[in-house]
Amino acid sequence: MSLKHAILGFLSFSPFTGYDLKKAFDQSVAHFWPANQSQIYRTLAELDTEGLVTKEVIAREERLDMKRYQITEGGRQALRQWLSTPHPPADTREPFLVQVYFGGHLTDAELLPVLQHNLQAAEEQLAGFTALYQSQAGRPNPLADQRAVFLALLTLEYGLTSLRAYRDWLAAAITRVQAHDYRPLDLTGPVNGHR
Amino acid sequence: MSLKHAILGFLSFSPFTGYDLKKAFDQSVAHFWPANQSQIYRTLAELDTEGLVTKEVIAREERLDMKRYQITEGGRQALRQWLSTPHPPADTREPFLVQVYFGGHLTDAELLPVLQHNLQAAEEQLAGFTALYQSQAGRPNPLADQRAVFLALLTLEYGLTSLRAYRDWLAAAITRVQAHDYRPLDLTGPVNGHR
DNA sequence: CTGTCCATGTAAGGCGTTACATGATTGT
DNA sequence: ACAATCATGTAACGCCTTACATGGACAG
Repeated sequence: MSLKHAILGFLSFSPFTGYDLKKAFDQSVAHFWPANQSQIYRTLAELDTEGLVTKEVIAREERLDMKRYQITEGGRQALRQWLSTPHPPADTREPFLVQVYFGGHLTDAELLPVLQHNLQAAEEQLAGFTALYQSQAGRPNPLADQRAVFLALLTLEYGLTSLRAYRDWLAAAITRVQAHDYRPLDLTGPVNGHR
Repeated sequence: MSLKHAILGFLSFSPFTGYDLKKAFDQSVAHFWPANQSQIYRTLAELDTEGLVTKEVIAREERLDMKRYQITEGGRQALRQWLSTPHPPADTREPFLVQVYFGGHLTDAELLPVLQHNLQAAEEQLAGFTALYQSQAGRPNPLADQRAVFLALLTLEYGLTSLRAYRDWLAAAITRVQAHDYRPLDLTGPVNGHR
């Protein structure tokens, strides 16, 4: 279960409240592991009963107690263990591709808006990722562990390259649909960068 | 709910039993919308109560009845309606990227095997996709609807291009980790195909 | 005669989502 | 004065997964 280990990952940097963890997720790993609030609170409680984290209860009169979680030595071990073991990929579900697959039922006038809608969404997301990447890459911090920073940034790089591939594929698809060019690609050509 | 519409999509081609639908999924849309057996049977029952499909019961003495499902006119309408409306992307969850993000906790000797494991898996999947694409593209059927065939094949093309991007990113990442080269990419360079 | 294929389902559990609820503090 | 932020949680539901169960037909 990756959510547990992602939480342990954040707690390995510093103690967090559930609320702050939610923000940390949204600002860093949400594009490959979104987590919602109620899920985080439940999972923290589980990690606590498993002894992988401890909680420090901060009483606040008239309001719910605030709880700051810390990782335990067992938690660190579980994290390292999980990090160094290969895990099967979670399978992806893309409603948009289902639409394309059965797109034969639609006319061009019905299909193209759907394709264009997705293209625009991809362009926007790509612009956001690019800006984010550049702002992150533009402030090298000599105090930080360069390698750890690099690895974290690598996941954003993945988002960028896969989004670009998606956008390019989709833009080409739109052109082909518009031109009624239904020929398959020639994979033996120069597109195939392998070997 | 895409599963319902994917099932309707298959039933729009011909009647199916639950069993045959499972095979159809595995052979075509599984890489972007996997479906398992019990899910399919349950969803067929729901579609039936909603009046989007009808079932023809084929009694087989001593065994459970066989049921062959057909799409209704209402089902066709629901399908077309769903196909022509944009849908928000289902969010992705990639345990591997969580591992990379928190990879700072691992040594090169621990991290590299994980990266290489995933690279090899990607290479294998890519080889499978490439072979599949070529076999599909290599048998043009003049009887079929060229456009519909093209659109279905387009989803496989997406799988290919995104897998290639993934593989290339991962291969480069491995090289950089091995070289201790932790510099970020320069996105203003020639890699950025946009504009 | 053992295993795989055909073909149906049920049961239980896990993970994730949405909506609701509380109540002080800070910003416009 | 009103909204957003801080900070916690609960309840209910939905979708998907895993495991189990049945039983004939057919292939090696």
